[in-house]
Amino acid sequence: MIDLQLLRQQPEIFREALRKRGEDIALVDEILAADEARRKILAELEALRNQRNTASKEIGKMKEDAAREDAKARARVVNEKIDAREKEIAEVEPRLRALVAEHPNIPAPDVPIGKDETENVIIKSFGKPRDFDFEPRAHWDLGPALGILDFERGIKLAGSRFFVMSGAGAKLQRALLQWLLDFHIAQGYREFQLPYLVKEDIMFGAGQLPKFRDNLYRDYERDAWFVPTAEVPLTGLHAGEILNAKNLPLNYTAYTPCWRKEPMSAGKDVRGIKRVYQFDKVEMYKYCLPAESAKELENLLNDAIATVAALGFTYRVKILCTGDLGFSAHKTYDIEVWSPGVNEWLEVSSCSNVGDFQARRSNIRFRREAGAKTEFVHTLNGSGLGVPRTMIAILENNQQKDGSVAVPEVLRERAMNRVALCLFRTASRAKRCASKLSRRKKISRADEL
RNA sequence: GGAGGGGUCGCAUAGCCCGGUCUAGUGCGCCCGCCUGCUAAGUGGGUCUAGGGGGUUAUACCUCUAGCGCGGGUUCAAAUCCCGCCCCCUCCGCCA
Repeated sequence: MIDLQLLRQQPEIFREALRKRGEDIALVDEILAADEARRKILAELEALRNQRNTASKEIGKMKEDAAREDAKARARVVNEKIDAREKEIAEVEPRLRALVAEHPNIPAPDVPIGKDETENVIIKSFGKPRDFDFEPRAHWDLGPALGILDFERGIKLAGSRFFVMSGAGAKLQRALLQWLLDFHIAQGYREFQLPYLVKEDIMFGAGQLPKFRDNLYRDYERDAWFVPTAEVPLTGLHAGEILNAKNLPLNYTAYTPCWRKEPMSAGKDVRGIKRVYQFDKVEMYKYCLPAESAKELENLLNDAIATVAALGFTYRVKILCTGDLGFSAHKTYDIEVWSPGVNEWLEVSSCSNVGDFQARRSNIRFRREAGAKTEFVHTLNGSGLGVPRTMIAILENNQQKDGSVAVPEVLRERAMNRVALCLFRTASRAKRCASKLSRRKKISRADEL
C-alpha cells in the first residue's frame, strides 16, 4: 500500500511511478478526487457528531421533561443529517480504499526503465553451459525414463499441470528441500512451519488481494485462501504488531507448498514441471529498518546466489526493469539457471525489496525506542529456491549419456539410497550402475527403493 | 458438534445487573521530575491507536472524530441493552 498522505502532498512521485511501469496515471487523480471528497464529507460529519455529543450530554443533565423532549427532537434532526453524511462516506471511503489498494509500489530510483521483460538487465553471470557429447534431453523425457516423474498419473489425480514424483526423484526433491532449509539456517535465518491456508486480510496484507484474486485457490466455505508463496504467511506473521527495533532485522525462512492458478499463462510452458499449479518452494524473508532495506536486498540476493552456486549451476542475475517489476516490489532481482534440455534460462529465484508496501497493508511497525513514534518496517522476500525448476536444472544439467543423472555433490549425503545411488551419482558410478541395470532391463523402472 | 465461562487503553483487573457522573478507574510495568549521599522506599506528573482540522522549517503542541473481540440494531446518548459472528479457556461427545 502506498502512503496516501504522501500522494496528497506529492502526487507527481506517484504519476512518475505509474508512468515508469507503463500504467495509466489517471489512477493518481482518481485517488486525489476520492480523497478530497472523503475529507470534505468527514469534516462535516465530525462537526455534526460533535454537535450531537454536546447535545446528548446536556440532555443527560436536564431535569425538566418538556425541555428534555424538545432537546431530543432537535437531536433527532441532527441525526438525520449525520445519517445522510454517513451514507455518503460509506460510498466514498471503500472506493478510496480500493483505489489506493490498486496502486503498485514505487520503483526504486536505480530500477532500469523498460516496457517489459525483454528490457530486464543482466547484471551478473557465472559459469558456462556444459558441453554435451550427446543431445541433452528435457526433463519430461528424462524423468519418465528414470521412472521418477509421472505426468499421466498427475493428470489423472488432479488435472493438467499436476505431476507425481516417486522413488529416487521424490527422495532427491526431499533432500533438496531439506538442504535448502539447512543452508538458510546456516546463513542466519530462522525456520518456520506455517499454515498453508490464510485468511483474506492476510492475503490482502501481502499484496495478493484484490489484484491477484484470479490466481489464487480458495476455500469458499471458510474465509481461507491457499498460499501462492510462503511470502504470504511470512508477511502475515507480524501483521498488526509493533516490533522492537533492537530485534531487527528478522531473517526468516520457510518451506511451503505454493498454489497458483496461472490463468495468465494458459497454453504457455504446458510441458514438464516448469509451470504447475502446485509446487514446493523454500522462501527467505526479512523484516528490517527502512534505512537497511537496500543493503539487505543485496544480502538476500547473495544468500540466494549461494544456493545456485552450491548446486553447481550456470546462472545469471537480472534486475527487473520497471515494466516487469511486480505489483508489490520496489526493486527485484531474478536468478536464472541454465538448463540444457528445455534449452532456456529458468527463473529459480526472485528477490525483492518491498519497502514499506506490505508493512502498510499489513500494519507492521516498529519503534526506535520506548515512547518513540511508530514507523513502518521494510520487508524483503526471496526464493531460495523454487523446487520444480531447480529439479529441472538438476536433472537436465547432470544427465549422463546413459540416461542416469548425477546427484549434485551437496545433496548426495541426504539423497543416498541403494538404487537411487545407481541412477544418481557420479558419472563413473552411474555408468557402472546403468550397465548393470540395463542388463536387468530395469533402466526405465529403477524407482524401487 | 453440545454445555458453561471469558475477550476492556503493554500486562493484570474494575466498570456491564440498573445506559448519561467513563474525558474508561486502579495496580504493575515504562518515561520524565522531585526527595533521600549510593540499583530500596517515598513523592508529583506523564504513558493507546487511527483519522480530520489547526499549528510548526520540522518537532512539540492544541482541537475534534472514531475505537472496550468483529459486525449490525435500539436510543438524544451504548464498554453497559438486543441480534449475528469470531477467538480463547473448562468439561462432554466424535474423529485422524
